[in-house]
Amino acid sequence: MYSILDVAKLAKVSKSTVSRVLSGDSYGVSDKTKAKVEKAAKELGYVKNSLASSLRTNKTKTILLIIPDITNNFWAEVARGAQDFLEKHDYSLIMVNTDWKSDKYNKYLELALSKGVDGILINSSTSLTSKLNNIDLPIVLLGNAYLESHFPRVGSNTLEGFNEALEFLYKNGHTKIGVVASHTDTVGGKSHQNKLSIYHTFLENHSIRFNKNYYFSVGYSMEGGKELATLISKMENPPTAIIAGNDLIAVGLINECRELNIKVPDDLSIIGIDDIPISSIIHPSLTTIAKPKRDVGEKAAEIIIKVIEGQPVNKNYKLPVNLVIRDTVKKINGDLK
Amino acid sequence: MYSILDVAKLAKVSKSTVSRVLSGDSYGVSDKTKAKVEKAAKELGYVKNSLASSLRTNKTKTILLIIPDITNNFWAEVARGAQDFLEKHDYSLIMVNTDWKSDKYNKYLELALSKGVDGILINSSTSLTSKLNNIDLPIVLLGNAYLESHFPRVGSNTLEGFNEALEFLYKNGHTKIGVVASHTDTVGGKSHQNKLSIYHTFLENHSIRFNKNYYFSVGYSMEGGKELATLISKMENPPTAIIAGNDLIAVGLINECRELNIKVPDDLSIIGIDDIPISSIIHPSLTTIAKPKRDVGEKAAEIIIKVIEGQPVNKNYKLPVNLVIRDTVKKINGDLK
DNA sequence: AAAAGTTTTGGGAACGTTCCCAAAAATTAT
DNA sequence: ATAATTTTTGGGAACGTTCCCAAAACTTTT
Repeated sequence: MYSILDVAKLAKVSKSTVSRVLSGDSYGVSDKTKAKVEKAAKELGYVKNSLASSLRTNKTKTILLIIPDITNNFWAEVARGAQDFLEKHDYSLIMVNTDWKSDKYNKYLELALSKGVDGILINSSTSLTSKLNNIDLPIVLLGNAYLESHFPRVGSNTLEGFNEALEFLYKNGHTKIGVVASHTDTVGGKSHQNKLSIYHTFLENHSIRFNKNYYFSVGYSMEGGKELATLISKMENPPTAIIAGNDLIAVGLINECRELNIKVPDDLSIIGIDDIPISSIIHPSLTTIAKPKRDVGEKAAEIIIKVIEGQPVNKNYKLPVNLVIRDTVKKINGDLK
Repeated sequence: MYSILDVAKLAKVSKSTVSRVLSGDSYGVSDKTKAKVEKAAKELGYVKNSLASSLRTNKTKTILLIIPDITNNFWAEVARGAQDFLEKHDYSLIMVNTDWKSDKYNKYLELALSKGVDGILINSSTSLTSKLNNIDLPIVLLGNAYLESHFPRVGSNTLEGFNEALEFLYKNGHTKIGVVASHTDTVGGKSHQNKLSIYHTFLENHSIRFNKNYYFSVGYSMEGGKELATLISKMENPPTAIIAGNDLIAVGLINECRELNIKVPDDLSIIGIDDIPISSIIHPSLTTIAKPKRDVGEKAAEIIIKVIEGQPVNKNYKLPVNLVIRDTVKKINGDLK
């Protein structure tokens, strides 16, 4: 591996000049010597030692991505989006997984300090904010969260999508619409309430009477979907449509409906939230509120670079979701009350 | 951020002593001073500057992971396995995606040099070996490959699984067994042949006559599976079981069978290869040869650390696959003709 | 109690950059 | 032609470690 001094010797200039040319703007270097240096560098196949550079400049052009689990497609998409953007701006990405275990955060935060990363992209978790405050580094939070913090955050506008889904069902004749908002929804604080308040506003707008049985609380998993199917199968006045808490619930619901002989979408229309890969493949394929996962990653990367460069950024970015219409919603002749 | 000198001053020792204590073995440091140093470091909240350390030692404790796409669950699992292992040994992982584009490799290989990573984990691609030879860094290849190279490789023993699947079908009464080995299979060289030779050996062992119509060649995608279903539906003497080239084909096949009114597994038993997340969720859930994706990542990480440390390693690691029995294979009374 | 040996400690150099400042060279003004 | 100005170049210091070597502080031996 050649150093800047080798290049300097070959080009017959000083290391300072080589540095000026090779580290970017080459301000104050004549075109002639610039060409000489570039030729010499190329001839030797010089590649810069980022470590030395970083040590001097205090910039590593590296971002630490802290996510729960890269194996979860949601986070993989976010990571991919972030990496694509960062790469374009010559940043690298170090990835770690927490499995939601809070003790891991300390470790990774120290890693960030030790490696001297220029910024941290991290999923927003309730237990975290206090720790983050002690870190003197640019930080951008990933995903929606319901707690306040002074860090910029990039998430998606799920509530808008939720409303869109309600309206879509209404347009298709549904008035008996069930919604899922589980206990886990309340953990963060406000999401649950907001979802319900949107639901109530929707009902009022369309003069539909609230039926408390149409509000379901199940776990955010396929198991929860299965439970949901059982619940619905036992109702004497079941909803004709349901907006699941996420796609996992929806998929579990679809599968269990087959067992319970509930026809989807003939007996029950279903809308999910997320748009995970399975949703387009399962039969019938799932109509769902697609979260802009990759965009979230990209935007977060964009924001953190801005923060690093000292540019002003907003505190909250809510990226638009997108209702993907597939096969789990049926147009019916709604018996309008 | 405090440096080693701040710690030294507080502990009233020299920086050398601090370095000795804080960089590991603290050989030749008395217990008393060691305690002093550790106390001082803790008091200041000292965290080591890895950049400076790496510059001096020429070790970064960082591995570069080059994969096609983290969004593909297979690679996400591999990445996760690698990261988990590396983390335990205090290595970090930088991740990049190539999308199979060969021009990206040059870029990433230079990145590796510039950042001074200690090793590279990279998916084995045909076009790549020549480039890799120019790199003076520990390299471990990920996944099966059909070309020779002097780098250690970690893959899975798919052929053994293929054979196991054949025997499993036979045990369940199947003798009319279709297999998929597409054109893409031949690209690398030998896999295709081996798959077929195993198939032939199997047939001979059980005195089953070879039917060339039971050998299918379709694309390795859901589209390919759809095509396969159409092909089979038109046969006058169709197979009773089929081993798809991978799970994607199998899933496409399952879905299209529904359309074509072929009952799975009653009319057609199906076995996939890979065990992707969808396979356990689709209905009927797919019996498949599960690849040890995470193990591959872990093993590769283990191997590269060994290489870095100068320990001897084998050239080829083939991790065992595992036949996951789910719902797409039916026991029949085979007409043992 | 001095010599020899061993353990523990400290100071300087080095890793490869970038940055600062001054010197040299080239250009323009007088 | 010389002075003043601007452009271009070079040398040294610094970033925070680790490593080498020598000095200092202890132990043991005679």
